[in-house]
Amino acid sequence: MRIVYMGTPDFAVASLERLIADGHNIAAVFTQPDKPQGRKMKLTPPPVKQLAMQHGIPVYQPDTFKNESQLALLQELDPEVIVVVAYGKLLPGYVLDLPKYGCINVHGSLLPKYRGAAPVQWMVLNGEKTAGVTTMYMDRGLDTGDILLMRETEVGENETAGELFDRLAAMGADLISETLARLPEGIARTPQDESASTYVSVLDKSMAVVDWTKSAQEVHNLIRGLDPWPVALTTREGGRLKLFQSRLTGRTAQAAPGTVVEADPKSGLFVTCGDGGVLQILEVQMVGKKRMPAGDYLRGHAMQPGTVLGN
RNA sequence: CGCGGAGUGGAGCAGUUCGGUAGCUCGUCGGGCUCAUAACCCGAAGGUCGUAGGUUCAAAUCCUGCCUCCGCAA
Repeated sequence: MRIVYMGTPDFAVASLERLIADGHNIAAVFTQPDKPQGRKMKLTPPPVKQLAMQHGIPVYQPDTFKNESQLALLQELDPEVIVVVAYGKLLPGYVLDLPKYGCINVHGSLLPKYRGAAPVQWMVLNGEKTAGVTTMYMDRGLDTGDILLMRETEVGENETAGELFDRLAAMGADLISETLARLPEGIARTPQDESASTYVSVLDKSMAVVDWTKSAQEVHNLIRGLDPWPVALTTREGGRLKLFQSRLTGRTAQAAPGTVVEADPKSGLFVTCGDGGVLQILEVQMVGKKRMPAGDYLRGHAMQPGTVLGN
């Protein structure tokens, strides 16, 4: 099939790879403009652009689709379908109406839940047991189009947003592959149940600070939901400490929220949460240091039980 | 030239201000004790202190270049 692909971040890479492998004719790739990134503010091309260039696919990075500025170009590319995966911009009507098979989007949630920018992270933050991906026809709204296919997966108890992200990206690739294969014969379109819809926002660094008065489960969800970005943050005697990889212990302690009940290089680092539940922290990172196992950290930075984090 | 931290035996750190041949908590190996142990006791191995050069009688420590890693900011 003759396809124009629109996508930007890592999540969109797997699907593009799959479509290329499936032998589709990728007429062009649209992606966000290069942005300064990293310590040196180097101009970095989005992941999808890098993949497209490796395969010699023409790449376009328009600042906007408003005013039908890209209409002539798209008409010339003449796609049968436009596949959109985390492109990062809303598409105007003239784009949606152009292809014969319409614009099909891969979304990282089970719609109509978790419409919006960061569905995967929010599913983890909210402690969802089930996640999934959806393909749908795009319409004028934000993730409101009719559903084509959907696939579910269980979320691991300790799975991080990053891990789920990778799995869902792969599932999304499978799903868009199947969707396109069945498109010519026709797929029933299921309207979304508006009353059940929810929206989520992009993640914000301000939500990274751990509130130890929350339950152990909630803190655990925060730590894994914010991994790999922006990463849960707490403080120890004024020093910032990033937290990775926590585990629910089932233990309880009578101590103020944030109190360390045990800190030993061998047994590990255990912190009391608001509901009295004790959460084990497996990995930490200090400012300017690499992330390291809690045991390694405690070897060089001994911590007494009773120390309160987050003060 | 965006701001800043760091590179020391296998791991995490101290020592650098006031230069004088390396230390802590662990790990590893050997031995002992114990019903047993991530416990305890005894002993051992293991480091050109990121790299190149400079100053000096003497540099992990002072000076300069380079490499690598990381935090903030985007």
